[in-house]
Amino acid sequence: MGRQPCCDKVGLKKGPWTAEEDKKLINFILNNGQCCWRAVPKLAGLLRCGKSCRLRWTNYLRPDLKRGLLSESEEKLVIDLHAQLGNRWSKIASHLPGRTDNEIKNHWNTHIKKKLRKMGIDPLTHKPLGLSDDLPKQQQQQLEAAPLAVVDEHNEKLPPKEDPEEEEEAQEKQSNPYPTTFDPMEADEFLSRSPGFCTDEVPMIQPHEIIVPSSSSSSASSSTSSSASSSCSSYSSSSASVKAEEALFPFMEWPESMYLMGLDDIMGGDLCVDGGDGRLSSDPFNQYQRSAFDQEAWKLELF
DNA sequence: AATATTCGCAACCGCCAGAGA
DNA sequence: GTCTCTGGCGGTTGCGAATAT
Repeated sequence: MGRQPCCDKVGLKKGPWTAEEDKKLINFILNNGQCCWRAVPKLAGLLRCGKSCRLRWTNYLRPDLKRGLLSESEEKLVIDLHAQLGNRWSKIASHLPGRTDNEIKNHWNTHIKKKLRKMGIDPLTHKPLGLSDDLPKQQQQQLEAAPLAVVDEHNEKLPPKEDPEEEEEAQEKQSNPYPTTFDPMEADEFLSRSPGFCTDEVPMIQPHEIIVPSSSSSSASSSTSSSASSSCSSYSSSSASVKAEEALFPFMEWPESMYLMGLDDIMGGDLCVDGGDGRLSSDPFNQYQRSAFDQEAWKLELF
């Protein structure tokens, strides 16, 4: 007896998602949260299988996704993690907030592999290319004994820590360089540790973009209360914007009464205002999202 | 300008592990 | 312990865009 397919594939749509489908999926998940992907397409009115919906959401629609190329520091982190973990893309992705395993996998296959090969490094083993064929055995052993060192943001070898706790902390920093709470000193330190940190990646918020959820707004407030207690994880409508902000600005603590928007920009992963980075306006996905999320549920208030 | 080739990435596929009946 | 179902993972494919000829 074979396994049943994840869904009845007859009559299901395949291939690229349309803006309309995305809209349906986003609306459904923001209102109901993530649960039982098998049921999602039916309930959301989509002719897709649940798996396809899940992938579309996790790889493309999730509010906390960063978009655009990986920064140099992210790339470095991927290389280091790949050396430790191999092709365990989801594990690697878990160390890079806002990046998906698929994105990292693609980036690895299209960019990093080539880069490493150019540098004479085997992307599979992270050791110098031609190690097994060309070098005398003794040299091979020497090289094997000293695999590529983990380097910090300044390309300097990290000295071994004497204190195990300190080492653990250092490892934690290495694997998750983003501080989780806001501390001005720590934020400064974080930025100074990140010479590759590009201001293009910093979402720009203008004062007029700060909006407050309307207390009288029916859809926002009602769905807030109904889904907040749901066991369904993450981006229930209640907390979609907050979660997105937390993900994008992990070192900030947001006042409960205030939410930064707009959601359309968060959803696109670009908070740069007015499409100032060029990508917002050129991305058809963002264009339709602008209208899709033109905030019936949110009352705009000047701050 | 037209055609061929290469590249990048979204989406699909098949397999696996864990949970629950 | 076995079976079924679901979610998740990693590998692969296919298509559109970009670039080369």
